[in-house]
Amino acid sequence: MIQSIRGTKDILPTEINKWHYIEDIFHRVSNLFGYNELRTPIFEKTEVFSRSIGETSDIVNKEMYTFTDKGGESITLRPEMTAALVRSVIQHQLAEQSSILRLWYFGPFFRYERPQKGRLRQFHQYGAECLGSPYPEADAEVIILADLILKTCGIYDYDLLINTLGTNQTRIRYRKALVEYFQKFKNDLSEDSKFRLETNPLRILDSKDTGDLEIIKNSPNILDYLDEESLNHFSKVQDYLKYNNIRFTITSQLVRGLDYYCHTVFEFRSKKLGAQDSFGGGGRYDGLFEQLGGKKTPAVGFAMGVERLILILDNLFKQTKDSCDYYIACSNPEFIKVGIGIQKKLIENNFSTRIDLMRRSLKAQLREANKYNAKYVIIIGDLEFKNQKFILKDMQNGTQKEISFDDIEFLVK
RNA sequence: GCGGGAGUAGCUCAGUCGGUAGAGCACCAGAUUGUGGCUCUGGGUGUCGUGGGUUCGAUCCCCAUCUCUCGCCCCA
Repeated sequence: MIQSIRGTKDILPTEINKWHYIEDIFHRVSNLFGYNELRTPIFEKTEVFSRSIGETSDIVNKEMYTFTDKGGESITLRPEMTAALVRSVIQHQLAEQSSILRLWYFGPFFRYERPQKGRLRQFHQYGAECLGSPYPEADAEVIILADLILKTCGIYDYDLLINTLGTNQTRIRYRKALVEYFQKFKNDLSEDSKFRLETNPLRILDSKDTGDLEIIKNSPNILDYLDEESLNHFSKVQDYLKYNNIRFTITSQLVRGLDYYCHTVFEFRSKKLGAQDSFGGGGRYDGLFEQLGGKKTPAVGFAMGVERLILILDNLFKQTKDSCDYYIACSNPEFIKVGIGIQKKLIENNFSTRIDLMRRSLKAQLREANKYNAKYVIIIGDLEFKNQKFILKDMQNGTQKEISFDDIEFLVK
């Protein structure tokens, strides 16, 4: 048997209603906030991601689906959206048309990882990006949007963690202090963290290694290194969130894996997910446009993992029952022609219908009508057919009456 | 990429100390000489994940592999 690729999933008819449900919310709520949808190709030149996400990140190092196409170009299936979105905005000069550009997106992404619950090789993200504003209002707006999306979906049981990475100067000073501190414990750090010490010391804070955690406990706190600008920005964001009754926890170890973040970073977590407890996150990335060859454009945004979202709200979905307005049953295959005609007429008038395609007994057809929760069954039987009539049976109360073929119009009124 | 668990019917699972399998639900047919739901009766629909090995014989034991799953890692 040929199987789907490891870490990829078919979305079957039985679960598609969940996707429709939440895609509709993405669409609606984003639009209410004035965000417009942007769709980009699922592959890009590799440099779009290697130049933005960070050479030291695992995503770029070992998780990208990268290949050389027949023209000799290095191509990568997008592992995230922000870089691709920024590329598109620069290319089409979208940011030139107005001071603020609000965009949202939804689509598949690809990372070569070891699959697990809530972690796939092809997965879907929804996200929104607010481009053009350096002010904390924009940070707050995207968080409020993300929060409202979740609540509209019916998700209330989650934690919002926020932190700030501050300005460039802040990060440089903090980084220096971190390196000094961790150097003292270098021999006790995990292998991964020793490596991070050389490449990206901030990310040591993300470690879950119990030994590392002990050391991290007493490490310098970024909140003590914030300059005035960083401090103001962060406290304003908090103000706005509090004013909107959005609960959050300041987590100074929250760093996030991508290199382009500055100032506000945040993450949504749920206890229902196990090891992959984060189902959304984002932050400010004022430097990314320049990194990708564009004009300096302050920006902030977030992304959510849709499969993880569905895992969280899975128990909110009841099994949706099949239903239809009319089921058309024929006692004899000869009458199917007439049945199909009636069906077409009904469908043209927006009635949902089903008709037997297995030439089964009348009893079996009625059984099926019941399975589909048909409101009415149109029965074309031998007796009636002779008189150019059919039976209209009400499945709720079991009553039925004869209707002449000429009076089909009666049904659609 | 590393470590642990699992894979038997459409679904959830039982089972064979090695002799090619069963339950419930679902599905199909009949009881009902044209008409559903409830009830009753009958029907197993399966390459026991895949490939190899041991054996007279493997779904069971051994090896490999694939997929899922839990954790590491990473992140959404």
